[in-house]
Amino acid sequence: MNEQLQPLKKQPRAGKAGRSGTQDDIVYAHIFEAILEQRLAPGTKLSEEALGEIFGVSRTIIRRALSRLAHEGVVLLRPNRGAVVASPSVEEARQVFLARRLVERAITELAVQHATAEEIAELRQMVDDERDSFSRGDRGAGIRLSGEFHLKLAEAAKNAPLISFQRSLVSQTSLIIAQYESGNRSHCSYDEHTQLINAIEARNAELAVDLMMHHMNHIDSKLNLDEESASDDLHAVFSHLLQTKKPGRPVAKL
Amino acid sequence: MNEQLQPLKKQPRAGKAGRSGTQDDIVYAHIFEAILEQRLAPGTKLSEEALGEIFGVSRTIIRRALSRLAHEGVVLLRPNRGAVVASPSVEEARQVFLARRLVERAITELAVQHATAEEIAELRQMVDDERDSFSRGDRGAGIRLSGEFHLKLAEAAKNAPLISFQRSLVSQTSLIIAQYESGNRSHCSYDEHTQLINAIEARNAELAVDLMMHHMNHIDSKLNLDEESASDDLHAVFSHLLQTKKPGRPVAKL
DNA sequence: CCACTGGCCATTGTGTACAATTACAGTGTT
DNA sequence: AACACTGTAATTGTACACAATGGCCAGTGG
Repeated sequence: MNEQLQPLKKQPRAGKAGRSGTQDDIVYAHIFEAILEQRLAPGTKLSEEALGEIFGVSRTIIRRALSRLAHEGVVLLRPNRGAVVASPSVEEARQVFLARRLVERAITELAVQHATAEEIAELRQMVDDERDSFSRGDRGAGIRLSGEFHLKLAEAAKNAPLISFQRSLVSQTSLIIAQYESGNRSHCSYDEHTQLINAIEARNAELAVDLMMHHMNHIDSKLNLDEESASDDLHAVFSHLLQTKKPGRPVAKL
Repeated sequence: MNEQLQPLKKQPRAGKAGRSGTQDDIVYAHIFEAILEQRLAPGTKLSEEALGEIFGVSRTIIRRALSRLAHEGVVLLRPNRGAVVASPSVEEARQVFLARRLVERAITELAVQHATAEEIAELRQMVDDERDSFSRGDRGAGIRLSGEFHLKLAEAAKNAPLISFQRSLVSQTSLIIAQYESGNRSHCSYDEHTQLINAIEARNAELAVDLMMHHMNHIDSKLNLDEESASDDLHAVFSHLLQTKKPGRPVAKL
């Protein structure tokens, strides 16, 4: 709370100064990462002033970042009552997964048509990074990189609205995974990602879609979205109570 | 240019001041409407200060509204250079329509499963309103109401992410229609909407999807997205010149 | 002892001042 | 005459101050 993670506030426009909005992006990315890596638990209150102090920027910037995060569904903005990390209900999680199946199918078909050799190479690189993260035991980074893989795939599909939607869906999916996954298995086997890339490279649309759908099934079969997950659900429901008392260190290691 | 279109600068905080965000919504809705009804042509610069004066609010509110509009793709936010009404290229329009086909198909299937009797009644009401608008010759309102019909359908599908995506797609579609439609025909025949409602009410998924796909084909068959629409395209490309210069010599640098 | 009401405090919502960046125009040079 | 440069003006980006809302707690009455 008293420690700023990095000065970051100085050189008001140095570095890659050309683009304003850099500060926004930094704050956004840091909060986003912290949420996906579960350093910020669902339900945690995100005070504008506290965040502003941590990042060394004014509330204006924080507010914009929170607004973006709210748009993507990982943060809930309650009027006059501040922002909290979203804690998706089981029903919301189901809706997200339904939408994702839909979008991933379309993205896969389009990626088979339009993916360039460079993009395929990048995708392979991302799978490598993902594997590294999991082998290092860095589950949070693994979840994030896995999401970035799916986002990259969307970019290969060359459809701007779908990319934007996929970004939102992947964000929420990552949050759901972080919240609901039964911890003992890695959630997104890079092996399936590799097979998918191979099918895309071979321009085999049918196989690629099959693999993707299988992959989707695989992902949510690992989640406790069924009845017996009531305990997890309760935890999510009451997590705001846990936070209002003693916030632990919600932003300690940001 | 120096006229205020309407005072609207109600008493600050009186009235229904209870809900914050009301001002945002008013400003957002007004700009949105103006864009869709082509009172604000694509490429028009949206100065924060000017808008603030017109609506009687500070730049803070305007900025938020513009941010929302940008997120939905009807406004383009250029860093340090202000906001302009988006002028989608033919390629962007194609991408939007591709995404919409995808989403509308899914929405239709889900709506057949989940639409309630009340929602169906509301949909019929909306078609009536739409017909009224067109018969009154109010093309702008008609476009907007037609979009709202499709949005309502998405709500009947009971999937929050899809609703959000559909909102963005419908907004962009409306802008595209306003920009590219060959003016002589109404763009979204309410007749097709009525048939669609009937199929949904009868819980006939196959027919409903067929009708919807037909409807989509119908819509973009009316658009000049082909080669010969180059003139419209040029107009869009250079419309910012028309705005910044005097009307006398709009094509000075050509 | 419990429930309700009133005021206090913390946090968000809004307006505004200032800083920084960009665009434009005028001037000077080649 | 055309191009480049510099100074100025306008607009956006950021920070901050103040107002208002909502939650919390104490005090009071039943």
